[in-house]
Amino acid sequence: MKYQPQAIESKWQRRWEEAGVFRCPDAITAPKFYCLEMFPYPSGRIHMGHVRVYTIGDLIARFKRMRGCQVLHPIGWDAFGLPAENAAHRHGTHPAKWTYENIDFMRQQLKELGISYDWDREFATCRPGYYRWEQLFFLWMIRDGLAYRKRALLNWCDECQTVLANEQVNRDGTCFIHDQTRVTQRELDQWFLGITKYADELLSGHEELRGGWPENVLEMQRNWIGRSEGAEIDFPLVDGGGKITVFTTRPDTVYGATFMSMAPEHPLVLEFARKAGREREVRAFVEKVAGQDKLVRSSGELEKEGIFTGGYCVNPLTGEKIPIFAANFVLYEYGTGAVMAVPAHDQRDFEFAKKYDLPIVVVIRPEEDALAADTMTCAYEGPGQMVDSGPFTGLGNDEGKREITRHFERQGIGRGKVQYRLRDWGISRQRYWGCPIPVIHCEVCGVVPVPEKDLPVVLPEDISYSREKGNPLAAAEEWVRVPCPSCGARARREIDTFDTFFESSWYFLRYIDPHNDREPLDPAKMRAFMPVDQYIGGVEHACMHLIYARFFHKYLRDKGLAPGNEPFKRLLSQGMVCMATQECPKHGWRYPDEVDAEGRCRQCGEKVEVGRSMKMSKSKRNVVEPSALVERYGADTARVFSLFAAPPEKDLDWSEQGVEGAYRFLGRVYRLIAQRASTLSAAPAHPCASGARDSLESDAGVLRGDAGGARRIRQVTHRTLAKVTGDIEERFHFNTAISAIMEMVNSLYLVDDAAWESPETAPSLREAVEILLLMLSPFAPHVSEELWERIGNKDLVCRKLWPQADEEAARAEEILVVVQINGKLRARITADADVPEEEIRAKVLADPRVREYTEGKEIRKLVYVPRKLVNIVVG
RNA sequence: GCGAGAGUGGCGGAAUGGCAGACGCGCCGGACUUAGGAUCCGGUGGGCAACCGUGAGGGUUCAAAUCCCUCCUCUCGCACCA
Repeated sequence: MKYQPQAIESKWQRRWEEAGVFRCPDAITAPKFYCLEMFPYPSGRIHMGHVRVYTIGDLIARFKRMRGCQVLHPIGWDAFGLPAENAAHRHGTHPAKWTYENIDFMRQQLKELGISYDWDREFATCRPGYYRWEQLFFLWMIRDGLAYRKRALLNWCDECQTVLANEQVNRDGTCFIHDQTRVTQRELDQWFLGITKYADELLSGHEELRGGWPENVLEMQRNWIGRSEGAEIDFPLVDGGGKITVFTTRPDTVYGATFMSMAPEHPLVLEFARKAGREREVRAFVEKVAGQDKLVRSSGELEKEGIFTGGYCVNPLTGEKIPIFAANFVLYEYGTGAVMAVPAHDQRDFEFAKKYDLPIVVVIRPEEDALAADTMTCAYEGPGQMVDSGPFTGLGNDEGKREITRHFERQGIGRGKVQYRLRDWGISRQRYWGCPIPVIHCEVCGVVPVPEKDLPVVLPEDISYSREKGNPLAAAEEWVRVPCPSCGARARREIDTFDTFFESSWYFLRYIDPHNDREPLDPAKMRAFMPVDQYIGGVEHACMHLIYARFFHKYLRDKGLAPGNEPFKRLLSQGMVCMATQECPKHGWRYPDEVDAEGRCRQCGEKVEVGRSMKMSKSKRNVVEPSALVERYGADTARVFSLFAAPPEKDLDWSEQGVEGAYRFLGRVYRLIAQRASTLSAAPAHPCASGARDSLESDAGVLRGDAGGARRIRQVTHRTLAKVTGDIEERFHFNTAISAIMEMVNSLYLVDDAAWESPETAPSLREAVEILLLMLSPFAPHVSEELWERIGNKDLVCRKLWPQADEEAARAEEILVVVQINGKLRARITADADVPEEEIRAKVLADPRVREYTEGKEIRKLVYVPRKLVNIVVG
């Protein structure tokens, strides 16, 4: 009777597939439930992070199916991306071949885990059947003015020969792939999507998500979108009649603006310098800042530095001529790239002013005390009353903000403005392995969108890899050369491809209609299955992916394709999978199997140092291969361990011994039931376990008449059932659900042989075992099926309904009341469950142990928490 | 620097105002056995005890791991956001 998962697991995976149990038909016949995990990038093989997220998703999917829902649980591949090209360069394999082979391998790995996907809906985003539709969306976006071209300063990696997103640049200013290569700034024509048009809605949409999404993710998005209210103000230049516009959240402090700071990258900086004959020194400064690494430039400790550009502008309220500086802390990307400097009321400006000996003018007076410019040691950024502010003197500064803004608006030199940190989404990538951007560049007509009838623009897969760098598409002459769709002249295709976040921004919709080749999405089907009821993925996608996907969904809603305002009703962001690192003094990081049982390096015999538990990563070698794990313990063990070791939102510490424990538990379940398979088959089945709820009442009545043994068994069963149901459904605490099942198994082990055979208790035990298997099946589906069959069931356990806990059976006839004296635990009493409060009070006070503490003392207060606790306060 | 989160036995974790340490790992003991690193059963926060124990200190409460304040440590995110 040995538990041998390998044989069991492949058998049931085959059965499920044959029976098509996880296929979700288009026609909805029960409440739908859309369960989605973030789809994987096909990097080669799955890792423990995948095991964790797909196990969590599968648990929910299987549970909801048993709850009677029609569950849509799809999977696919986020298949475009740079790693495929890097692999191509390194190993000479074609990105397409590499990607498809990885997909085949990983699909197999996922199937080995027994995840209940509807594989009929699987797709890879690198297939024209998928990406042709996002090319169409893009054409719509151009027409709607949502996609536009802009010359922009972008991070450029010489090694990749491509543009990087900010998040792809390491903090030390190097490329995230080539960490030896310094990222430089380049100005290129790029496509942008106007996500900022939706900024307000992306923010207000949080109201709808509150409750279903983790608060910290909403908070991160709120910070990312970064709405701030203020004003744009024009500062006229002293020569030349031009102006510089700044954005400020403190229009109330304009009277205190004594100079101006501009981002070194700002084109006007060098222009001012040229006019003033200061070009050499200013250019040196600009280049110095450009070369400064990101870490230094973004840290709070950055030494404020700047240089006078030679230009002056006029403070529009004081009329004073103020100098214009280039300063290293001003960001070109935010606002207008220029800031009015108010040293008295902004700390950075204060530091800058002190360093370069610029005037400090106080214009806000705090409640407590007036400020004096010469004695200030730091800026005052708080609220107060306006002083030295011309006609606005005396106003509260909040009122001042409004009044001054209004004043500027009347003068036509400023306006109230809501500014977002969120920037429009640059989507152009100088990469081969991505979706071609469907436009054509004509010398006569300029940028011409590919006509819809000519879609898709298929990425040519028969390209050569002779070029080491840059985009191989540039060399695919026969593909690039096309006649201009509008004038017929010789023209060239755009060789840039989409950012791969483009694909992941709408894949959840396409799963609902994956094979549609007439239109991207059938709105009727979308209405039937959207929104995603439960989305599961890593918190690292809190900002980018989840904001882009919400944005796409809103846009597609506006196009009449997607229903509702928000695509993901509930979000679960699961924690990382961590493991202790092991470091050999000679050989550095060691994989677990490079260390022997004594903790010595297998290569040199030196004692390895066991470090803190950190996120599993190849670079630190603190990884466990899912395939090896499944081969050794089986998928059910891998699943049970990942669900048991920690609640889903917390980081999970991988532990070999913990895995052993999970394996042992399943072996224990297996032995308990397999040993008695024939006895259990012979026992009359309990209708409750078969999901026939209608007849529950009458039959349960009969069972309630059982001897005490049966009563106790049913109590354990239904109490466990209630707990497990609640833990899964309401709390998402799968670890405590498993521990409750473990406790039930422990109890069943204590049932003696006679009881298993006895006609009095056998039906209750059969019910217990059936309910146990039903509860276990979403966690460990294979062994549950196997045992379900062994005890004489013909059908599949994954198709059964989740049983309903019988409250009457679960009810305890005795209650335990804890007695505290002055808050300290002193006694416990038991009483019949329905005893009135008075009787319990009397019983407590009569208890000898209680009397010991109350004798001769005044009882000042007695707190009674019904059926739980009594606290007696004595003087 | 800003923002979010977390600190509980030897370890992972339970308990979200009401018995701190469920469950699992580890460890200890017993049974079975030729044998056990299999399996089954039992024990296991500290202290001889009174008692003491949830990062530290204060507070609210009949009652605090849980709520509030101050501080410390760690983790994650960040674009000095004007």
